[in-house]
Amino acid sequence: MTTDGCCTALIRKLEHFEKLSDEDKNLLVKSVARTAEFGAGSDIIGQGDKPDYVHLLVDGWAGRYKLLPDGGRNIMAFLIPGDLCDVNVALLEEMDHSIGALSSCKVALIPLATIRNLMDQNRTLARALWWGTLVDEAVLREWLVTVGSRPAQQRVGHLICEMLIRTEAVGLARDNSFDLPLTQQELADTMGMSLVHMNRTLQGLRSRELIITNGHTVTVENLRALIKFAAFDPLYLHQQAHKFRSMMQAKVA
Amino acid sequence: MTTDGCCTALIRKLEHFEKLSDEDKNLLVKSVARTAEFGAGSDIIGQGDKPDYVHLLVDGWAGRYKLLPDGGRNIMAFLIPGDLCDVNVALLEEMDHSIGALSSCKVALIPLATIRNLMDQNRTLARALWWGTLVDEAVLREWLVTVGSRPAQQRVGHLICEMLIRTEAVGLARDNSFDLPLTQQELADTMGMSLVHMNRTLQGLRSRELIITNGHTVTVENLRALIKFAAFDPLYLHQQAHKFRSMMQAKVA
DNA sequence: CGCTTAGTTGACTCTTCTCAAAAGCAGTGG
DNA sequence: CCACTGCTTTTGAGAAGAGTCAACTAAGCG
Repeated sequence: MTTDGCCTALIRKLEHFEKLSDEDKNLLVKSVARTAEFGAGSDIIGQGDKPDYVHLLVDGWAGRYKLLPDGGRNIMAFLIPGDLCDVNVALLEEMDHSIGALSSCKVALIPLATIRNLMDQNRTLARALWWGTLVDEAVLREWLVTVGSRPAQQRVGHLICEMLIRTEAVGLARDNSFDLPLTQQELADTMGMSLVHMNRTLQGLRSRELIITNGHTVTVENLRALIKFAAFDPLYLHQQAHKFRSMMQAKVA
Repeated sequence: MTTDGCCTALIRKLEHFEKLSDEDKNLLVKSVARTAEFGAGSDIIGQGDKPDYVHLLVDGWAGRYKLLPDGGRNIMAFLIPGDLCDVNVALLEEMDHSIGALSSCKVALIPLATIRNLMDQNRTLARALWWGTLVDEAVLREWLVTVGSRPAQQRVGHLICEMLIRTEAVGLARDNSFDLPLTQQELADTMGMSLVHMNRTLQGLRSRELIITNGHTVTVENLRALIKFAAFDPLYLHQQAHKFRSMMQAKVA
């Protein structure tokens, strides 16, 4: 069937928090009713929607965003495979923002009733899923600090550190290298800066030899240098980042 | 006993989401083990702490913050009476940020075990408390947009709209007027701008006659004008803002 | 090969920061 | 009652960061 493998990334992510039994995993896998595809640029969920399904991103990148009165848009979060788009609609009546596909995306649909049952009846899964939303919130806080208080190059450097760890946590990074399927305009909308300034900021990071870009692949040859430059502390990613803790220790020493 | 009335603001806030039975309310009230006082500037919870209690703010203002490598600090959220400081420690092992008293504060302490029992055994309260954290997350997203994409005066105007509604929702505002017990430095740390610029931004809002300040009391005589100026949409505050929805409708018409 | 989208560059403007100092406003002790 | 101290608010002026506009290049695609 077509829903096979939909949950591998999610399970992989959740197991950074706590071990799931085979039964737990099966419950997750079986909760997927069907999958859907979204082209780059299309909306997966729109502001004001009251979806009947919880959307689990299986493939591609998506973003939470709001449109601004002046016509611009602000991207508030990146969603990568394994991320749930809208567990919050289980409680909040209405989406207060939109979720758009940044690349072409494959999404697994879990009926709202199923997710509610799951969370009522399986303590472990309920805890794991809430853990996921709390981590999302921690990421949001860090982004707020980043956008509010870091200079442009460190801001972008910080983002790249984060996305390297997050892609790594779901098996999408290799050799300090990952696919970043975004335009510079989208990056600019994310970091709250203009396209031109984002372009020059990236050039700055390249000329400092902190990142290498090749098409939409980003490579960080010297992660330690980038971490230091961006003052990156992976604590806020909680258990997702344990592989990097040791590196941080070493750095301080 | 001294814990009387600790939960009035919290209950008032939660009832914007759903009606609580007398039994629910009693459970909440009885969950408070004791209260504590914190002087302005002191830490209620520090980064890295693993508190045994969930802290409920009863009186005063507090803020979530992180210290920056350059010595500055960034405030990521305001907490007012009725707000829970750290439901997240019920799941996350460790605080990834600190919570500091911005004015002198009174805090109710709820043992972690009690809150966990409550949430396991009382569906209504569990839903209501999670609703609270989801609203916190929505506020965080809006702040990210504000800091990233709005010009300074609109940024501060937006914040004042929000805090007027939030204080109103727990009975701390009267006649479009509320107490904002913060220094300009703290506001600057919140909005990601310098003290000097915050000072001039406030002067701008005053000269546009959008706000009136008297000591630490802020009055918004023409709320509709401020809402329009700051492009404020209370949707993200969810049910807390229903009193203001009608005004918005009127404005658009 | 022309069309469209994404990335790059230069020149100029405006916002915001920094440094530095003055002014207002408690509380404290003489 | 007044000088003194510490903290907050306010001003001024120059420097740096970031935005805008407009053009040009590069890359993918029918």
